[in-house]
Amino acid sequence: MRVTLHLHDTATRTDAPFIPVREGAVSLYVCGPTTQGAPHLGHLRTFLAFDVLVRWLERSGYDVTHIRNVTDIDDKILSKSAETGAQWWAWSLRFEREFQDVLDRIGNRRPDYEPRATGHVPEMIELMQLLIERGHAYADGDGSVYFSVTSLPTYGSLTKQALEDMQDAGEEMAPGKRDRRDFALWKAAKSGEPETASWDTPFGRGRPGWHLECSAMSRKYLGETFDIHAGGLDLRFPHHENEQAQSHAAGFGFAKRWMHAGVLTVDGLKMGKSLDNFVTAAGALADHPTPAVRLALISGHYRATVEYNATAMQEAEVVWERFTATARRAAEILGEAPLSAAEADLGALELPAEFTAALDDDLAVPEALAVIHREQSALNTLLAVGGAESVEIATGLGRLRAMLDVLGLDPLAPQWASTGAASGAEHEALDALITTQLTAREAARAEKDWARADALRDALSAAGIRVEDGQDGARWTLETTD
RNA sequence: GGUGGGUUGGCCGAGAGGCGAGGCAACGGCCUGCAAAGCCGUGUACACGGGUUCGAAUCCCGUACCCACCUCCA
Repeated sequence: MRVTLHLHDTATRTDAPFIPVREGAVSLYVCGPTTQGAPHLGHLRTFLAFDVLVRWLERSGYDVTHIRNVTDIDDKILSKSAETGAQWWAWSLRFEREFQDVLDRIGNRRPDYEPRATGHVPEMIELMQLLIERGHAYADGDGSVYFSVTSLPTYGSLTKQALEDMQDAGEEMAPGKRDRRDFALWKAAKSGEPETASWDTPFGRGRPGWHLECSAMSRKYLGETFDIHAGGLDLRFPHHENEQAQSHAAGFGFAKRWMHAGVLTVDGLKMGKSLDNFVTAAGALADHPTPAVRLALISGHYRATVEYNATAMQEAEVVWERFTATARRAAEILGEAPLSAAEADLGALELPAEFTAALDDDLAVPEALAVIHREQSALNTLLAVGGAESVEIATGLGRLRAMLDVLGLDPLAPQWASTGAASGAEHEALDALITTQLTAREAARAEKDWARADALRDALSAAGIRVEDGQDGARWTLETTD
């Protein structure tokens, strides 16, 4: 456990104290999605991991500039849209919207800006010119521009791979390439591709290569040297290696630190379309309560592999229900309508030292959760004892919520209010009906007519309403089924 | 072939030379008319074989197995 924030750097494979370029501020670039298809659990895993990072940085007092790009043009976008007869740009925007929707639903903070590749062609041309001038890139005269990997002695340093060890792709080498391992900065327009999918450049007509956009956009929005570059572990090579090569070759300081989120597996294997284990984000959210999905995907350490399966989800659902049950019971006893996160000003509440220490230690969420569970038990004990000072309860509830809020899981947040409970007028109507039943049951119990009392409880239970007898009478909750 | 990560109790999952993280499940107890919820308790785990050490899950050597990347991937 450390006193100050330490974050693992995947470039050096060490944990080091986090010292930003500009004091009090953090510049963060997260590799965003290629909008070629529906968002899946792997995307969620990665963006959730860095959402926790953003929340913790902000909670620690940093002014975070969070940029996440959208790769809105690439080979697959063109081929898939062509197959269905859609315009590539409409195809792309459709999935960009799906990503936004699903990330909003799961409680991710929105980045400060989400630049699109197609909106930054001038910046990419400028960068290519710079690389050609400096002898690190060449145009093939046919519309394509390549980066010369042998021109940069440090190429391969991010992933510690030697050029000569790199496996031969085996595919036919593009005619304009000088070295098989050179990668495209810019891809020449091909016949048959839509007019709208290419742009004029001094090197010919074409479209952005995948790697170039991130170098151009991170420079534009975060500057030539910035604090953290993040993304999924599977992007380390070739994408991040190539980005770094481009930016370093151009003379930029580029990312001071690299953070990579572990992959998501299903049945022990990385989820992917080729295997039969592909789960879309929408599918997972349809099958499980949204906060439980969020909890399941962040409960392991962000650098570890996270396994998605029925057992893991069931456990996450149980844990989430316990969080909400405790928070709601405490709020009920306090006799106030649960305050929203903003009203309660959770960000101003002090966090337990062990919790802070855990997150400061390279975002040790599993340890942070252990602290949360301890806090929850303590609060449950207070609630069970009865007659506890409401100040104590309020303090405990505040601490619990403040910690969970850092993980985006405050059980009383309006965002999660619809989970497992009706609200507003609906809730009042339901409460009136159920209260009638509970009153009848109370009468039966007073007469020790257990058969009738149990029959009433069973009837409610069959309707998905769980009845719990407490010292202050019975309370009811809806079974979480969404 | 190259580069990394991993193997912890029934399951999940932290830790990283001595002190049993935590969760889920199970079992026992308290509470309860019975339940539910909650609380308390129970489990002595670290792939295997050697070694170092007063002491090893943790360090060293070796072995086995799993996973990821080296082609598009979050």
